[in-house]
Amino acid sequence: MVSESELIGRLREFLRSSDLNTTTTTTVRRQLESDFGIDLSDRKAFIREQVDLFLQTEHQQEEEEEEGEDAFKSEQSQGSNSKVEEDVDDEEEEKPNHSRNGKKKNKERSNKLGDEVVKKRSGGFCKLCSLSPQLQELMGAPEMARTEVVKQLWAYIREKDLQDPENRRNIICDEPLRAIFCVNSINMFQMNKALSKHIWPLDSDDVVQVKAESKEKKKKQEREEDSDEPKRKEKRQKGGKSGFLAPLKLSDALANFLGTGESELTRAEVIKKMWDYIKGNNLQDPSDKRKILCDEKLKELFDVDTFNGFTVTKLLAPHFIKTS
DNA sequence: GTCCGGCATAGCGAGTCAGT
DNA sequence: ACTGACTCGCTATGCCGGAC
Repeated sequence: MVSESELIGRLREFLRSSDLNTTTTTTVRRQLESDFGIDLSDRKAFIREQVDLFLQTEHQQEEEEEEGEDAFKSEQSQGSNSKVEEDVDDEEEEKPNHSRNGKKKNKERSNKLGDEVVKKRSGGFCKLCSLSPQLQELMGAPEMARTEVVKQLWAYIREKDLQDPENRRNIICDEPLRAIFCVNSINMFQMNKALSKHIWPLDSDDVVQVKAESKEKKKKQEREEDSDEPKRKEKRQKGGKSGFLAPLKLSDALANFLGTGESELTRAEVIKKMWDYIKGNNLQDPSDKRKILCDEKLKELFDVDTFNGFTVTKLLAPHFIKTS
């Protein structure tokens, strides 16, 4: 049995030697599992907590170091605008604020686990992608992140003044844009959709091959689905469901809470109704949308004042009675 | 009445969460 | 493997409510 202190020690060692731009809690857990040869899937919360703690202490250390440096710099640059102030300004005015809220919103959101902050910068939208020849011509680069493409595209639109004066959400396409979107004008909201045809994954040297492979894979999947379909149909007809699709008897308290008169619902349906209720009553903490602030009805049902949105299934568990 | 800030809107893909 | 909701970045605009 591995002790917690051993786990913490190895975890910290691993984090210090890792690229935090790509490391996630799952990466950490897998590494520890491999190091100690044990299954840590039941220790996810613990690992997450320790990663948090590690990042917190690292951050504090950095701040202390910076404070030391700042004091040194301000001593050196007396009488003029110090570098320290410039740095702060730079951070606050990262760019002209065309969008009034987006940046702030994202800044607030990013104050979460360090692993989440960093991992998303390298994956998802920020993943480097290959561009179509038409898009390459406009962007002047063969590869770019989707977000960067959007940014540059808007810079181009503003530079050429291509927004429809009557409805500035519409973009009037010039020749290069027409070559990409194949229309004379396009709604800004449709632009991303149209763009996706010109942004390809970079996983392989040969994008065409990737596309062909994924097509083949999809076909295979469809074939498999087709062959399974009769079995699934039969299963559905028999009413055989499992997991989230299993119809569950609701506790009286939950049935009363939902107030629909139904005594049996699937887990997914209950969760959906629960979120509808939370949103309908504005019960999400504005500063952390995952945190739910219970009103009287919710307090009565769950017997807590607040809970994390992710734990809703856990809180609901005692209110489900399995039917045979 | 005007100004300002906050939020929603659309779309994309990958990943996370807890529990079954 | 699956559930539903959510986050991440990026953009401009419309609407709403609060402050002055």
